[in-house]
Amino acid sequence: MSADRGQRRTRAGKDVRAMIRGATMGHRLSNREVADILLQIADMLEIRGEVVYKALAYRRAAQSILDLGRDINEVWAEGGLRRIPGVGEALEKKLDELLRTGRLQYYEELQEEIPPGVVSLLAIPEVGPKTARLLWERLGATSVAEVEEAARAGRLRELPGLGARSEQRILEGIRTLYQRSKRIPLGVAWPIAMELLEQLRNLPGVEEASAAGSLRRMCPTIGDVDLLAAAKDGAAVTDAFTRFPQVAEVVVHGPTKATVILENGVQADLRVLPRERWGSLLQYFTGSKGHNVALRALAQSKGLSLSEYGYKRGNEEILCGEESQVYEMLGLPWIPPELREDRGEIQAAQEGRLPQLVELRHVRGDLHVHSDWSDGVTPVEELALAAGELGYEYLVVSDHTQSLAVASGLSAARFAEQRRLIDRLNARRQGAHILQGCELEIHADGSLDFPDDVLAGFDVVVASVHSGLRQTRDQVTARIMNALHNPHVDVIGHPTGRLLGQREASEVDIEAILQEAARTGTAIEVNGIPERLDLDDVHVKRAMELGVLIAIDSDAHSANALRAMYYGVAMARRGWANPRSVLNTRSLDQLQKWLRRRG
DNA sequence: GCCGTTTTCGGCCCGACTGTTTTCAGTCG
Repeated sequence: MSADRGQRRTRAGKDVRAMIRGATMGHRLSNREVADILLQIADMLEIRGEVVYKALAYRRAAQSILDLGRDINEVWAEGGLRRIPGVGEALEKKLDELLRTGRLQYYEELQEEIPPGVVSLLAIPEVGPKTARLLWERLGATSVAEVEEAARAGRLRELPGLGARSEQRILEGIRTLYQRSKRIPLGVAWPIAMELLEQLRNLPGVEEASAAGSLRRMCPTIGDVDLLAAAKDGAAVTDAFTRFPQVAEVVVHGPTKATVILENGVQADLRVLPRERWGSLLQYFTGSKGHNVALRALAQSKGLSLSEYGYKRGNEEILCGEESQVYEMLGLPWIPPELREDRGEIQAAQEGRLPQLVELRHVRGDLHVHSDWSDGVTPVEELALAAGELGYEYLVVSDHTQSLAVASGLSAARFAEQRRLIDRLNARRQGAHILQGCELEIHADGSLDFPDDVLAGFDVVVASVHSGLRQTRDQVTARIMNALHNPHVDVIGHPTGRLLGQREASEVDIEAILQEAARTGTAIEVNGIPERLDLDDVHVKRAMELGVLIAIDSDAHSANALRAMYYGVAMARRGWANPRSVLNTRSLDQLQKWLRRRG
């Protein structure tokens, strides 16, 4: 569902030619840039009318590159391109050319044939490759603006296969394209979905209701909210759904499916089937697309056909009331939704080596929380009580250090004062045990905000970059390396500094940082703030491969925000993290032993 | 263009909804 869109089309608004020009000037292409070129090629092949499987192959390879967790330039240098899933002989040659020279002749030739402006038409909802080609060939349109103009002039309805309704839908599509709010963070979508689910469960005849799609897989961002329900009378449920008070507009409305736009601009999809098909419905619409394709190929090899309705062997139907039965039929254990990204989980399931995933209940404490001493809003005492209510054994109050003035960073003297308060509070034994930490500024020149003798006084030090995020890759990497080499630094906070939808990740050599963290034993943070989720899932997976310890933190600035731990855990799970790889699943005792060993 | 516990060639996942159609193509998920 929603997740499929993202990988289906080239990202809108990216001038890939500009990226290529940059490449010829010595710019090193990122995984994202390489993937965008492959996606662009896939679009052009489809518009050209090539067999769809060719475009599919390019998209699959693009997704693999995004999921790599490593810099593709390094993989290329090692001669490992062919080991990337979906990269065969032909794509290896093309990728080699692209990474070596910064250019790709095949791509440039395609662009001669199909102007990039035609590809940009695919961004319009309702316009696919066939329509894009039609608009281009018959109207000469090579931009969304030209299509809009033609539609307003009533010239689209004259085209074969299109009518007045299609013209109207395309105009509406252009409008939503212009105002389309970008993908929404998981932390925003989740509460919206929970509210809708509550309403669905209260409808008469609804036996089950669940989130699905990228939301159930806990993707960092969500395109639209996918919901499922089990009920005998599907039409009654979709009818009621389209009349929910939050609904601003009904886009699609049938007896088993409805799509609506909510008043907050978020799109929500609902699918309904009878209870006896719940398992297959849930499995199918949780996706991801890649996971399902692989699963169905497996089904086919066993003479079975799988859809949201269940299995078919010839004319015989096999229903799955529970999701685990869908996997059981294929001889697989149930696979947690967070793993269903076609990143090797099916093979792992076949070989009985699915990871035991970390769960929220494993978390014994939070290592990164701000109080009202710096830029938080909650007193230390209340934070400890709130942490206690969440079932935590300990809480690290880690306020900002002196040089981050915008966040009221504390001097060494102020921290000493705070230490006395913490000692007093701990003596009262109310709520979680409080440890004193700090979120230590890594300066733009790589130096740290406190000397070693001050750092030695903290129980836990989380070192983070907040300034100079736009420095070169080498500079940012060197700063974090320097922090890693300080024995007092226990955790590296939000390593890339990304803010979803607002700020790209810093240019930083994560591979080098992870390898060094594995060596020094420093933990790398998985920050749970919905806009951060940093490290991301792909790099958590790489961290697991390298044996790096992670710390899942809320980075809360209020008692309520401690709950962001939930999203951090989700990201860790998407990265295949097991409880033993997570520092804060340890008991207070074990944590303190670990801290003492580090000195 | 990829890929192999039915294959090195011939497959490649399956269905809902909509609109323009007289039986289906296109889009989306």
